[in-house]
Order: sequence, then C-alpha cells, then structure tokens
Amino acid sequence: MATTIEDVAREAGVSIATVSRYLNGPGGIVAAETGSRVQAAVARLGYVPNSAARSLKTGKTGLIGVLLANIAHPYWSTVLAGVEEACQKAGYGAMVSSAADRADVEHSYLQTFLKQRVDGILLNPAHADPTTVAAWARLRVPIVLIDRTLPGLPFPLVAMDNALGTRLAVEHLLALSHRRLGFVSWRPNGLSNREERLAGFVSTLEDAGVRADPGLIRFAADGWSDGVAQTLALLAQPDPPTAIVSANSTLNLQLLAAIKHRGRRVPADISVVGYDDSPWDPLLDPPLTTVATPAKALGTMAAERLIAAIAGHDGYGNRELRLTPELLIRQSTGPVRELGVPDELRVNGSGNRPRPSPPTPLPRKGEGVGG
Amino acid sequence: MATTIEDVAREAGVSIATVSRYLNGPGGIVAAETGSRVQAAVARLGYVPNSAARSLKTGKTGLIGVLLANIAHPYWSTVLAGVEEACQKAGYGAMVSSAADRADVEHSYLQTFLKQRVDGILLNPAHADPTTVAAWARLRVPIVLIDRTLPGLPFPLVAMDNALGTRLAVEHLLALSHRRLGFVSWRPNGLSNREERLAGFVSTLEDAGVRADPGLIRFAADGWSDGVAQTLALLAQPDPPTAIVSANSTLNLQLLAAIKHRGRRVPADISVVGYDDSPWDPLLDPPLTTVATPAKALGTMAAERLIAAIAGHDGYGNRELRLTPELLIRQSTGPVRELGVPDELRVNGSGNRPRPSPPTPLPRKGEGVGG
DNA sequence: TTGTAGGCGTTATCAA
DNA sequence: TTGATAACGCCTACAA
Repeated sequence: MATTIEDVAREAGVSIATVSRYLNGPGGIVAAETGSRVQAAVARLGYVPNSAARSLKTGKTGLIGVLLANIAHPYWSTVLAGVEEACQKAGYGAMVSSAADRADVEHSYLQTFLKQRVDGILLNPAHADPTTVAAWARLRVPIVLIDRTLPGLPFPLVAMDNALGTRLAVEHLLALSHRRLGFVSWRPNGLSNREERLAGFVSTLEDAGVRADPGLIRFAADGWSDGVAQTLALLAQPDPPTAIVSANSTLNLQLLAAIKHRGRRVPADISVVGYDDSPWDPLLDPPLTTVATPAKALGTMAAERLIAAIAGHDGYGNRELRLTPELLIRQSTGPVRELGVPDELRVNGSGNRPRPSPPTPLPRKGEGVGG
Repeated sequence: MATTIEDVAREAGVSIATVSRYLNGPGGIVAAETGSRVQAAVARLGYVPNSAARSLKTGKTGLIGVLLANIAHPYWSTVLAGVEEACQKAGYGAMVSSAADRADVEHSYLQTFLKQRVDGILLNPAHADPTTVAAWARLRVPIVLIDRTLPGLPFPLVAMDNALGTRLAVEHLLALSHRRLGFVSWRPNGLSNREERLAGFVSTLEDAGVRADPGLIRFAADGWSDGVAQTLALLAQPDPPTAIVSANSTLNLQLLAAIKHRGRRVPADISVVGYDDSPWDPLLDPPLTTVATPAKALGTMAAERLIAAIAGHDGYGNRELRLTPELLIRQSTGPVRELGVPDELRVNGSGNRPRPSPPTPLPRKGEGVGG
C-alpha cells in the first residue's frame, strides 16, 4: 500500500491534521519549523495524497471528462492539445473518451464519467438521437459543448463561427468572378457545425444574388473515400462548377484527388477552397487556399470555460462562444477563366497544354510535433 | 449531493449491504425478489456508485493514465482510438495527457496520475533525460511503454517493428535497382523508434552490399517545415539519390513538397517511400507507396497488455511485443532510370517533357471518421 | 439470505 | 499553532 498521511505524520512527529493543513492550507497557517519537518517527511517517504479519499471528503475530483464523437480524426489531436494545456494550467486532469460515433458507446462513457464523479464534462455530441439528448439534458454536472451542438441541448457552446467560414470561402471565390460554386460537405445529420457551414455557403451566394444550384451541393459519407466519389459526380455534371468549397479537412484531400483524377488542374481549370488549415495544407499541390480554424484555441477556450463554470465563475450563462476563422489565400484559387465551357471544347486550345508549373513555395513554419 | 447507496437502501427497504451485494456480487447472491426491488430503486433514483468511495475501499480506481510525448500529431488519434476501444471493453477509463515534448509537463502529469491512483500507466516517453528515466524506473505502478522506449526503462514495450519497416522500404527500392537511397528522418534523440528506423535503413543497405552514404541521410527537426529544407538539401547534392525513404508520416508530405519544388517528378525522376500510411496517403499525388503501421492495433494491444498486467495476468514479463508493418506499393516508386545523371543533362531530352499524368486511382475504403 | 459495523485516507470542526 | 475526531460513500467480514 502507498504511504498515507498517517505515515507522514508519524515520520514528522506531528498529527495528521497538521500535515493536511500544511499541504492544503494557505502558507503560514502552520509554524515554519513544523512545516519544514512535514516537508522533509513527505519528501523522504515520497508521499502522494490519495485523491479518492480527498474527493470523498470534498466532493471534488479535479477531473473533467472529455467525450468526443470520434477521436480518430487529426483535427481532434489539435483540439485536445489545447484542452490539455488549459487543464494542466488549472490543475485538472482530463479523462478523454471517444464514442466512435456510436450512441451506445457514448452512453457507456457517460456512465464512466458519472461514476468517477468528474467535476464537469466537455461534450462533442455524436448523435441527434432524441433519447440521448434527453438524457444529457437531465444531467446535473456542468457541461460545455465543444465544436457543435444539437437542438435541445441546454448547455453553453464553444465552437467555430462556421457560417462565417464558408462565407469567407464563397466571398473569396465570388471576388474571383466565380459564379458556379460547388460545395462538398458531410451529411448534415442535424449536427450544428455541418448545418451552419452549409447555411453559410448558401446564404452568401444568395446575398450576392447568385443562385445556389442544389445540384452543385454534394454530401459525402464520413471517411476518406466517399468525398472522392461525390466530387467526381460534381465534375461529371453537364455544367460543372468552376470552383469548389470543401467543408472539412478530411474532404480537402479528397477533392484534390478527384479533380486530378479527372485530369483537371487546380487552379487553372477549377479553384478549390479547403477547410480547417491542417498543418499539411501548405504542403499540398497546389498549396491549399483554406479557411483556417483555431482548433487549439477551441480546446483551450472550451476547457477554460468549463473550469470557470465548475468554479461558479462563468458569467456567460448558456451563451455561445464563437471562434473566428480566417481565410488563408494560397495557390489553389484563381480567377475564373470562362464560364461553363470545358477546356476540351475551346477553339484556342492553349489552355489544355501543360505548362511547367512554378516552383512550389516553401511552407510557413509549423508548430513542433513529436512522434 | 448525489444519491448514495443509503438512499437506495431506504427506497428499496433493505440494508446498504444488500444493495452493495446486488450491485457487485455475482448474480444469485441476493434473492430474486429483493434484487428487483433494489434494481427498481436504483433506476428510480438514478443512482450511480461513487467510485472514489469504492476505490478508497478496494484500492482500485478503474483508471489508467496515458501519457503521450505529444498528442498533437495525427498518428496518435488513431492509436488513442485503439486504446479507447480496449479500455471500454475492459471497463477502464483512460486519463489522456500530452507532455507537449517537455520534461517538466511530463513530470507534472505523472504526479497527477499518482494522485489519482491510476491502476496503470501507458507511457510514450518524451525525453531521454536521465533524471526523468530514473524517476520512472522507481515507480511501483504497472507501466507499459507504447511505441518507443529509452535505455534504462525497465518496462514492457509494445511497439512497431521499426527496423523491419525501413528494411521493407529499402528492399523494395533495391529491387527496383535503386542504389543511391536517401533517408529523411527525425533527429534520433535516443528514442528507440527513431534509432531503429535509422538502423533498419543502414543495415539493409549494408546487407545488400550497398554503401550507405552518410551524406544521403538527413535529420529534420520535429514539425512541418524542416523536412522540406532537409529534402531540398538532399536533392541539391552533386550526386543526389534516385529514391528517398521517409521516416514518418509528418515527413511524407514534406518530401513530396520539396521534390515538387525542385521540379522533379515522382516516380519518374525520383522514387519516394513514405511511412505510416496515414488515411490520406492514397490520396496524394502520386498515391504514396508506404510502410503501413498498425497504429490502432498498437493502442489496443498496449492497453490490453497493461490491463492484463494490472490484473496480474501478464505472462510476458518485460518482453517486447512488436507489431509488423507492411509495405503498400502504390505509385510513388518505380524503377531507377539512370544513375546519377540529372534529367537536364541527358542528350535525349524526352524525359524532361511533361506528359499528361495517368488518372489517379481511387483510394481504398477508409475507416469512418466523424467531424 | 440479510443486516450491523468497522475502516479505507482525507478534510474540517472543535477544543486545547 | 496544534491535536483529536467525526464524517465522506462504499465494501466486506461477521452475526443473525
């Protein structure tokens, strides 16, 4: 068995109350000389307080639960790094779990969190299932939603300004005179982030007086392949788009791959705006114009807000906190060349002749990562 | 305050011992009729056992600590998905922490784990710092190393067979008649995975009687940009390699970007073998020949082994468990064309004329991920 | 088959 | 400034 406070007390020749006071109380509540004796005993014995015993008494565990719909997506590594940082700073531990997109797994992890009496939960909801939503809504623990919400969840939300993200992408393309814009996204599923990016795309076009052709909006199943198929379908249309917006980082590469598969060049034949600015986006061919989202900040802010809520310091109520995306213009977007006329049909065929591409610019410095 | 076992006992009209027995004991130890009364009371009150109290009594927390050197790398999303799965299955919770490659953060998280009395620790060590190593070695908790180890750490290891990985890459290139092979890796730092991949590269060349030119081996700082610089340096040599092996998934894209920046074509001018087979490797241009490593299985097996060790069921002692990588041959490697003669100097300049590239093949089906 | 009671390691109250 | 002691919620002999 590990050493207990009693061992320390004996070793230091004081009572356990004194040890506890020295360890927890504000400095000065214990005589300096006594304190240093306790200090020495703690060091000698390698004493580490048992937080189960402590939390039994205090009702606080110093733990927050992080329940993600699916951690198996690079985006979340970055978000988690932010969550970690905030937890670390505040002395909290994080229990991270991934529901693998399944409602039953989500529920089982929730149970684990409740058993562990986490002080709060950071939730990225997996499913719009009404029963699950009702169960969540009934909980008493402080909960902060991260990245997205669902109708009926009465908790504060920290998320990206998704509508603004697609708005930036569309405005950029409109400014380049594109009028037939394609959009490849996830299937909406009632999840707010997906709905909002779609809404931002459509409304920005409408605001500009451009008709949003429903045929140019495609939804791909989650994963790394259906986005290719959907993009191909988009390109195969009689009047294909001159530019495409990707709704998330998983789709970015799928769009690019599909476009190359069709033998189209980016941006000469078609422009592409990606989403999320993954660290490798500047390394793609061509370097991707992207809606950059502050993924790490998302994690930090959500965790900070949850910790504030736990301490009762959250003055925001259930208000949303939205993080602002930013458009990074690289080389995957360019002015439209000609509307709706495929390269092959042009009289002056010069556009179809490959020219040596300019040297790829070097990427900006990225954050250090290990491995 | 949450409802306690006492509330349940009162509600069901039994003693707390009976409730506890019904909840924990093997079925049948409580009369069926009594059991269903307890069951009903639990449901009505929404009772969830307090695991702090339980673990105070039993000495087990049902928690494992996962301490990663740096979670901010896509590779770990996949590993964690595996860890999650195994924990979920065994009823364990996982506390995941990331040291951001800093020894002090690593140490602070270790303290958190010890305070929480985790039942075991999954460790991906961040630094070869001897003090830290000594501190680790002194711990009494069951520990399983994941992905890499350090000299002096007396714990079981679950990792990839790294030497085999680079061996597969080199053998493939040798079979394509390449003789000047470049290698771009991380700075070794004493971390086993890095050392092993380097050793596998060098020894495979030597076994084949090919001299491993030290000038063709470059080490890049962690991150998303130095790999580009190192690859450029490699290509700028008087007698550049005809093929390059990448040591990890972060470098894959950096190699490709640098090669394109120099105007070289893959695989016509230079072959590239990547590492890790990230989900997007088949989407790259060209689809990357890669050493595929079972990242999710790494997580699963490490967690399972730790859980077995906690239960005292680990018959393996400190033996290593190595997972076998596999070479996936796609389109980034091809036969060597001519040794050491740059395209520009050829009399027959046909090699320098861009030809339309063949359509990119569609990617295989990937695992579903959310977002 | 069920109930009573002691104790797990802390914190916090109350005296000294 | 320090010490004795009663909880905190649960498990588990031991009794009934």
